Amino acid sequence: MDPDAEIDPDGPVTPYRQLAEILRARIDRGDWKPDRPIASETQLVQEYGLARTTVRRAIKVLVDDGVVYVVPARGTYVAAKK
Amino acid sequence: MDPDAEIDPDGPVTPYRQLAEILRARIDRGDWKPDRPIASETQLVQEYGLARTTVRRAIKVLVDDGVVYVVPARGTYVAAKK
DNA sequence: TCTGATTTGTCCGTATGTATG
DNA sequence: TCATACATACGGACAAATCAG
Repeated sequence: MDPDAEIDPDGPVTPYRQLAEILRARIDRGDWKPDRPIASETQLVQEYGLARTTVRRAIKVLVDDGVVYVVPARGTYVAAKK
Repeated sequence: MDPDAEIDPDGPVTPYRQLAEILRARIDRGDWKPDRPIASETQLVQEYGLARTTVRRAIKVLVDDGVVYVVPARGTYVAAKK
């Protein structure tokens, strides 16, 4: 997946799934390092033009995959490779 | 088939078949592009004055023909030509 | 202790297609 | 054919948690 791809709101793939793959690609590329925070939900909202609920859904996909972990009121962190 | 035809409820051809052909003609004409959504079921209900079930039947005809595909909670999309 | 800013958490309304009687 | 729930997706608004000063 292209880490620089943009969201297609009207495409058949739901926006939160598109974003999840973009974020995954950006982590793979090294935009954010292990145990360092990725962009905040608000920043992602502005950057991708999505609602926060949608951003949160995308993050949940990565949490479920063990790619990132969330610390309440702190941020979302890249999981350390194992 | 005329993409601007109207539904004849009393004709020999059942309404859902009429609608299926109208929609097919509209897609051929380019009203909706590949991997873009066509009108929602609700919109089609209002536009053609048909029951929801009838609209869904028409769509099923096109799905079976591979003309469109349905994404739950997203919409009905024009299939990309192959 | 208090205040403001930042971040994530929760809830509700709207729209879409799905399933059933 | 119609009516009524149901599941999923998106967006907005408000609440709770954390930290800096």
